[in-house]
Amino acid sequence: MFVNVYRGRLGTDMTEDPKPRRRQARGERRIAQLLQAAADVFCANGYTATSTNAIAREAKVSPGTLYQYFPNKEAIAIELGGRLIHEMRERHGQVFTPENVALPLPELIDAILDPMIEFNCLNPAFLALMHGSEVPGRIAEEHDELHASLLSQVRELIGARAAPALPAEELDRVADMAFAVFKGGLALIVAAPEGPVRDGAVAELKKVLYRYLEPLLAEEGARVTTTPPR
Amino acid sequence: MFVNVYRGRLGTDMTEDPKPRRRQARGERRIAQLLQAAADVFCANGYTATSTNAIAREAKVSPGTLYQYFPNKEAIAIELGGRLIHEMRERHGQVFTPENVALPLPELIDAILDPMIEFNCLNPAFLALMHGSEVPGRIAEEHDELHASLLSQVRELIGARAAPALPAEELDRVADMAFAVFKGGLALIVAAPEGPVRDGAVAELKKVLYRYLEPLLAEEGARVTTTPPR
Amino acid sequence: MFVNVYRGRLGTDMTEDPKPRRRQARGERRIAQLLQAAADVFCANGYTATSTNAIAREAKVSPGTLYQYFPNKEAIAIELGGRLIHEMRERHGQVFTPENVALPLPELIDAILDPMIEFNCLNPAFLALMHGSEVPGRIAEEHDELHASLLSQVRELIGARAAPALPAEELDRVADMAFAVFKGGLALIVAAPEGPVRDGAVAELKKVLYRYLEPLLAEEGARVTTTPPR
Amino acid sequence: MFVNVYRGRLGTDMTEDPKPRRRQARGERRIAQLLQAAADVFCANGYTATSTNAIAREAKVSPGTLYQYFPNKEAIAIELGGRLIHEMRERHGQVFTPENVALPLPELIDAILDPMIEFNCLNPAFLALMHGSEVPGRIAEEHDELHASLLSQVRELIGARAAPALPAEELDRVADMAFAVFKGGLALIVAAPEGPVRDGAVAELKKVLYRYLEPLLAEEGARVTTTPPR
DNA sequence: GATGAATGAGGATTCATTCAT
DNA sequence: TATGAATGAATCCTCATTCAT
Repeated sequence: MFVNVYRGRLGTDMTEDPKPRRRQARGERRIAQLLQAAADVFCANGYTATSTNAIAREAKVSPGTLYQYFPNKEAIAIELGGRLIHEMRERHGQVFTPENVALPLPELIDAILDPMIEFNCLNPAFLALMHGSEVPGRIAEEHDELHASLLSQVRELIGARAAPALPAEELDRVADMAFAVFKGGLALIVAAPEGPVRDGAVAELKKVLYRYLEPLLAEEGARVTTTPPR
Repeated sequence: MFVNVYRGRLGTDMTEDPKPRRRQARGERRIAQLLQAAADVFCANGYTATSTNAIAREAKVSPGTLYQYFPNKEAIAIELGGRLIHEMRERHGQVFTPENVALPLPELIDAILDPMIEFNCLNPAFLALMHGSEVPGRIAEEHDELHASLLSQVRELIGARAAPALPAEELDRVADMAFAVFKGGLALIVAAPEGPVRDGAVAELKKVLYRYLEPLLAEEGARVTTTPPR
Repeated sequence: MFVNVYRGRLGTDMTEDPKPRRRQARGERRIAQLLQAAADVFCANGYTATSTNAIAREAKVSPGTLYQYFPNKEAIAIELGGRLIHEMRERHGQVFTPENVALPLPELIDAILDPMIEFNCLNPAFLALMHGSEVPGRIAEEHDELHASLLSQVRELIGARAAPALPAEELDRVADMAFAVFKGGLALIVAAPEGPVRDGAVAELKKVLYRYLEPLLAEEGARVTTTPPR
Repeated sequence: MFVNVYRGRLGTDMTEDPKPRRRQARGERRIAQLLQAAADVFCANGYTATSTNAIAREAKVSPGTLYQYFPNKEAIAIELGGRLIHEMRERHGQVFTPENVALPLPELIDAILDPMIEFNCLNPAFLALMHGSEVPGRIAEEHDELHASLLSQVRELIGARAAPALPAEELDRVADMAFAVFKGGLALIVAAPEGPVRDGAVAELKKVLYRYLEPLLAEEGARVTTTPPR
């Protein structure tokens, strides 16, 4: 049996006869174990340089077992990437929400960045997989979708708060750049050692974004009288 | 014969007997041709996924010929990376210069970013090679040196102009983040199609950096009464 | 898994869980099969001219299988040579024994030559591997050790029985030459077709050695009143 | 122009126009130079492990030049082996001569062994090439011819002097073994450092052969009242 | 399902040989 | 002729994938 569709958190689905459920539970555990191993090895060596045997070894199963759950190497990356993207989406992907729109800029930045950063620090494989050319087509596609979705939300958010006169073209430019800059800073943050160094970097990235976006969203800022971060 | 020392632009040296000169010129051409092919294929597929045969094919030579000039795949990456880093350093690496220190912030940003951006747009392989874990040790080292050198220059530059009271620790944080943010923006710029889109992205990145750094370098800015970009 | 220690005749060890035992037994069979194939091909073509693919083909396995058991070609030769040398040593290497010292010369010669000859006729790869410059360093070393060990035993043996007045230098010369001459005759014997021709050659070689050594060991010969061979 | 026929010592052939002669002389020098280089490298690495490029390098010419004189690697070995065999034959191969037949055994042994040994010490490539399986077919053939020729002469020699009652079969055995033993001793001698050690080994080998053959040739020995060596 | 040995196509690298200069 | 760069088939070796147990 092979999986390439995300089916919610392990075993959270309802009913079904007890035997199959056991089976499925065991299967899900195997899959989780394999994906965890894959995540670790991808992080360490990159996708291309990672051999399926290395993943199996890391997961402490035989290569044959690995292929019982995944038809090939790409499928592992796709499933892993898919799950991460899904989780990202489910848990931290709703950037453009009514609450967020109303927030003063510093709080808005916190609301968006903090879960994103936390997620990436917890799942370094996400960045590892989302790193361009080494990775097979389908992941890249899913990643592009996530990217596009986040981007369009950022656009909406900014659009909802910026001066209404702001031309769409510029809005796009700003959103693109804000996101690109965020990714640059995120890389630094993830690479930093947990602790004050990382926290300092986070604060710094927020400053960058605040200062960049503040002039655009000036009126809003005026309305709610924010204090800039630190 | 295998090269790993950069020897200036091809054939700029005079002297030497006529035959060897021809030979050497041909050799240099071959090497350039192979490195160009390697750059293209590395960009397309990443280092690990690139086979030497693919490089040879791209360069329209036989595998044997490739190995007449490079002892192995890593050596190709090292030479390519070395040349790019060297050129980067020679031509655009001097960020902390007397002239730059004196420049108003917007001009300073132009002076630093423009050549860097131009270089990376012209040599996308540079970014491809400088991308983390897929790449052999020595390049990574050279890259780290370049990185460290640029970073320390950025630090010096900022240090030379920021309020003298600025604690060293914060200075480091700022320099690190400015550089990280620059890299994030650079990726967007390089990915953008040449033309107004890219130019817009460049302008946007400069805005980000200006707004981020301006408060830090306020006095200098006051002294020379700059006008912020756009 | 790769082996380079001789572990006694296959599977003579007891204990261990049933599954692994099967596995190990299969592994040992594979190794034996591969070494046999290697021996055959080395004999036919020499070490250098033998390709690992040729060995795999001879063993009727795929190249990948070969590399599951040996990390490279040299390792095959080393393991093969090591096993042969070991067996040689274990079974026929004890030339200088109390019994031998006491034997009349013709019986002494029989006692030493017969097992040596039998071993080499059964294992022609031994001579093939022990042939000079074509062979990797470590085998040559092990061979040299075996050679030195045999030689010193021959020296001791002769020394123990020759006139005590015999200068050490001459003893060395005699032992060296007796061994060299033996190797020359051995090559003829191994090349001869099994049967009376080979047997005749064996008898002839014994005559050579008897006549060469008899004058040296005269007293002993006198004491025990031997009859010279044939 | 390419050679694979032996054409006498360099340039010893008669007349022809001056230019071609020059040419030919130069060609012969090249060939000699290449063969010398080949001999050296074959000695050091064995035939199979020797690359044509290595020979060219050793001869300080380009690979192209080598192929101007020899069509392939085997041809080099064949020509080298052929020349050595030829020289061996011409200068030391006449073992069965009227003078030799009449010689007392020790002098006979000297007369045969000394030039043979000298030749092999001077031309170690001879033994290197004559070493079994690593070498292409045609050399082996020529070598076999030389071998057969020497062997038959040894047979004739022994036959001419042994008791007339000696059965042909035994004569063959004796000749074969005497030759085999000689080759064994020769290997020791060639490997020995020039000087007293080697001389000692030579004397020892002669002793072996004398003692082996003396009983067979007893009458002759009686007739001419030799003194055995040393 | 699990295991790990087996497979074989593919990638890195060498070297006998050819060819443009 | 001499040169040495170029060629490409053949080697060594790896690894994604399959299969017998």
